[in-house]
Amino acid sequence: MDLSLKKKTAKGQPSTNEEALKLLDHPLVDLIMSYRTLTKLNSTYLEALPRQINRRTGRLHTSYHQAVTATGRLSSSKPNFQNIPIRTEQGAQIRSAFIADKGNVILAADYSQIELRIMAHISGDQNLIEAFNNNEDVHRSTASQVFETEISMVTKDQRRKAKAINFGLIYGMSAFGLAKQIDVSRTEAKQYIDGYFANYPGVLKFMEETKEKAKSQGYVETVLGRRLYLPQINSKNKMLQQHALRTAINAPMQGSSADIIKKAMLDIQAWINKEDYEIKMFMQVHDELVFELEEKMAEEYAKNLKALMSNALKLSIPLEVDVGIGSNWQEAH
DNA sequence: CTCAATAGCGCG
DNA sequence: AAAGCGCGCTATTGAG
Repeated sequence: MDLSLKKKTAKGQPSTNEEALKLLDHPLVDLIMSYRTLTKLNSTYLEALPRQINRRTGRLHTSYHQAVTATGRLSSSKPNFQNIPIRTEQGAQIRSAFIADKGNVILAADYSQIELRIMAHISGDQNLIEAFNNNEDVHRSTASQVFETEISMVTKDQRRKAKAINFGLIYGMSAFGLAKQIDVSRTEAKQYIDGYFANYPGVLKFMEETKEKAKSQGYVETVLGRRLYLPQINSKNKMLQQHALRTAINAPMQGSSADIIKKAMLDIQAWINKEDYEIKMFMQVHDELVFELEEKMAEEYAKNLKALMSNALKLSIPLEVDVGIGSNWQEAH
């Protein structure tokens, strides 16, 4: 058995992160991974959160920060409400501990695929715009194009790969990164990316123009004009420059998404104030807003909230919003 | 004891 | 040589 760690950390130490462990063939690997998952959930949430309950209100209260992130997102701390678990079974149980008062419910409303929709809007790519105008499953739609398959014939694996391509594009990922992500050869990954750009030429144009613009003017901007300056964009250090180029691709999408949800929050609070409604907007998780309100008003308010979020900003494609209602945050999803 | 750096991992 | 964006929290280690 080869137990040598095959990856290095940024500082050159042998890495033991999940990716490095998965390269090993040893029965302890699964045990270590599940140990880490469980201890992470226990120390960061189960032990830490109850200690931070406010004596007066009996509730947890986070702090949101408006001037921390590079892209214009909010950040959240003490405790961070933007990284409450959800992806694993045990994580979802932790989320279900966020409950509404008696007679109230939790309403969670999140934008669907907002960053890809923004990419469609900014790039003007006809193919991508059409997919969103028809409210298609965008990963399935991408798979159908890249793999030249009828929509109805797209397999689970093709959709999984297309989803990785779509996310990768938002982050400025290379063929190397995509290959690692979906476990195919670099050549194959390159073919997928080429196939993508052949079908979505507007997206390719957007990527190229964004990088050129970032180099010539030294910043990129969101749909509402928020700028991110990229001082490393013309650095002779290629590593720094490459990072700046990926940031240049990502920031308009992540930042525009932040613009939109902030506008929605202002519109929603104005609506609540004007109507004097008993409804509290108490969490924001980047593309999601969470409310507590009287159970009997939930269905009615859901329609208004959905409309206010969808119409926060007019883009060339519709903004879809999914709303869920439940007695706790987990159920509201 | 505090502080800072590092590694790892929770979320969008 | 690296290779995927943006955050905040916990545990560990080493220094003072």
